[in-house]
Amino acid sequence: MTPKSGSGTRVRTPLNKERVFNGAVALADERGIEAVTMRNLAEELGVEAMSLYYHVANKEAILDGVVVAVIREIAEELDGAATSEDASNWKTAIRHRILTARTVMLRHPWAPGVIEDRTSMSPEIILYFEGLLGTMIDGGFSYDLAHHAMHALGSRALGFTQELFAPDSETASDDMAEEMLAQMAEQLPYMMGMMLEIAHDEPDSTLGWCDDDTEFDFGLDLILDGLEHLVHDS
Amino acid sequence: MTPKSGSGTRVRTPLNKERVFNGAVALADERGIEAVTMRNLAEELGVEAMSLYYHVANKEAILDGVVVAVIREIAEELDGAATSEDASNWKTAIRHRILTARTVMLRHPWAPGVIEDRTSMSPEIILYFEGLLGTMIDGGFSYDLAHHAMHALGSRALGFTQELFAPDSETASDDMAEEMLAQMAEQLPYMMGMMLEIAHDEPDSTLGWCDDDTEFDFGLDLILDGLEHLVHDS
DNA sequence: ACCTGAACACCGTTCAAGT
DNA sequence: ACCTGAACACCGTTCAAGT
Repeated sequence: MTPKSGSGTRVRTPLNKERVFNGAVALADERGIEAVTMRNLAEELGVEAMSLYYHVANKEAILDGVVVAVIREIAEELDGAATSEDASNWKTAIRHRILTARTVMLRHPWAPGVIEDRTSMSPEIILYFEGLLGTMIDGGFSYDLAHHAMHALGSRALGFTQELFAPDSETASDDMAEEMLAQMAEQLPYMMGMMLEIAHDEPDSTLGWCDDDTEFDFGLDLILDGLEHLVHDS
Repeated sequence: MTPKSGSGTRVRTPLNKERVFNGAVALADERGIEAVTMRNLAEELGVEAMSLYYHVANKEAILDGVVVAVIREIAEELDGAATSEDASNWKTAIRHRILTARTVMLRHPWAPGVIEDRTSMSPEIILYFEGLLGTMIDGGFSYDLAHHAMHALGSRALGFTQELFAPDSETASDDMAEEMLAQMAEQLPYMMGMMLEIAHDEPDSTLGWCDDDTEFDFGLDLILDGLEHLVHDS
């Protein structure tokens, strides 16, 4: 509500990068990343598609801005819960950082994909890694080990891992023909064994198993524990 | 050379899925994955774009086929060097499997990206994981641990990790303004420290460091070593 | 300063038609 | 059985033009 003169026509507050980026994030959250087209985004912002080009160079620039917005969200979350960073215990500190990054990624399921095929070297992402690096060094890591550690963590450092088998609606055993199961028993004895054991332990969810959070935790701890051994030896 | 009758016109051997998929792989190898469009691919195959639809449902189907082709390439490589699979030592067996998968991925740098945003549950990929799973179980893993292990490996099981910082041509220190370096020293003390130490140890390649193979190995061993501990405790 | 319309070159895909 | 031409709905983007 910022009327300019006596006219009844509402004066639109002009667009800017901020609003373009935030609009793109909102659009991706609501309708998925593939819905983020110049025309859709413009419509969402109450503007014509070509207007966007006045504020950003091209779509690439928008996606870069979107990544920055997501990383900022992580930073804010971390600042908010600024726990006393018990400097001695790097492990829980790193776990905390990575798990809060993860909560942000879970809010924006499309973000990992965008981050991955962007080489983005924005200041905010560098700052995020500076934070991780700092707690490692303060925790007794050599620079060399810390460097290896970053690579070993990979995208896990940002709170996500690309799952190879998608949570594919219902791959369920319900519509598995018996014939197929028989074939499987022959050609895939180990898979079969695993499925049977899991079906035995948890009779309800036969195949939709795999708790993402649990698995993420397991993998993260595996790496952190491994690093702990290496810290002590150096 | 399969002339049909007396006519001089060469008789084109008809297209089929195989040739479409292989053509797509070749095209991606030569000109990058984004060059794999229906029209480009058709041209490569000496045919009109719409002809492709007679052989495959749509582009999705082509990408699925491409993934299958890549996985097959891994399988062939593994069959070729059918080393005696010293059943007792699961660790070297897994390392071998994963590192040969990696050689295939290095031949097709675009493959990780395609594999990742495809939920593809093809028989060939299942068979690949059956192989990994088998060597784990035979090596003394419980099904539960093996299952966790698969998740922990993630895309590493297929021989790749999505690097977050791209091998970005030359991020080099050459064109870093002194002012920028000064700012960095203030706001990024740890990054700065790491760079300085690395520059000291290896005076030539100041920032283009990071040997991908070394880092992949490091991360893989970290995980495998961690798993080893867990196998012995179960 | 900020926004728009018309146009361009490119996608994937359909459908009726050719041999 | 195998391939094609014309057409459609959608992209990102340019450029000259509007207020």
